[in-house]
Amino acid sequence: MRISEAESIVMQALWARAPQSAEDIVAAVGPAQGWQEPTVKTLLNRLLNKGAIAADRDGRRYLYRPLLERADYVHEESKSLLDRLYGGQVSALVAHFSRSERLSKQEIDEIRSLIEEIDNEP
Amino acid sequence: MRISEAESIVMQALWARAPQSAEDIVAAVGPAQGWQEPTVKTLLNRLLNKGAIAADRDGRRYLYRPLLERADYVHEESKSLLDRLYGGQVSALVAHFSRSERLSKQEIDEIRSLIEEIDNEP
DNA sequence: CGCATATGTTTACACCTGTAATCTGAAATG
DNA sequence: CATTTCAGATTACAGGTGTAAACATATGCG
Repeated sequence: MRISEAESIVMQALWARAPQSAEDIVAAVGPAQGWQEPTVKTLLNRLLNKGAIAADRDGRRYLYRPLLERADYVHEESKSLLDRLYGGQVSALVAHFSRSERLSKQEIDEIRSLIEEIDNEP
Repeated sequence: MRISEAESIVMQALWARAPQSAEDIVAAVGPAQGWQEPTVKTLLNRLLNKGAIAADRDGRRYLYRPLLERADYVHEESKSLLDRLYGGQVSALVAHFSRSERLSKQEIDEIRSLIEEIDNEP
């Protein structure tokens, strides 16, 4: 099941910390997004229906926690973009950014050590 | 102006070859997507309204060509994903893929030479 | 125990998107 | 010149999305 842009903002909040009450989540994302409380409630409900999160009763309210894992979501999104725009090649994306945006020294070093690291694996 | 998924398929066809008539484009993307001719026509019109493509009269028909550049589109999409999911760090994306999917020897080599290359720039 | 209040649920609604049929107008053809 | 034909424009329509109000319900307080 696909997660929309707005829904993913709520997921981010839950991935950052869980479980959280609706109130917590409203406080976490509402101001930054300019969302009213009912908006966040709707998103929580849609995520519940999609099975992306779960709700556990806690007294008068619910505590929400993610069921969909962040790594899985990130992977799906990234893979889809990579396939659509870069022929599935990570290197093509790196090539794009190495040209269009100057990568910082740190970024370069990090990528280099990542490459060395995996290159030394069996 | 945002370009939808379906619209971007049409753009891909135009980026691959331009200008093309509506008929050409239908032939290029229709079968693969399972789209009827009117569907592609609608997408062309929406892209025209969005200013993403232009149409030049050619006898009884039009020849379409992209106005939005592929590199710009690719950059927007990639940047948005990188910002949303990787804190804007290309290295974080590389890290993700180096773990979740085994990168091919070729990919690794390519990334390495890209890194060496830009590291030798001023 | 009745009422106010806080939570969650249902309903709303406009806009976008995917998908396509129908309409219109101009060009080709007889 | 009347008619057919074909390309493009207009209209359609269901489902998803962003955004939110209204409603229902349980719970704590007086």
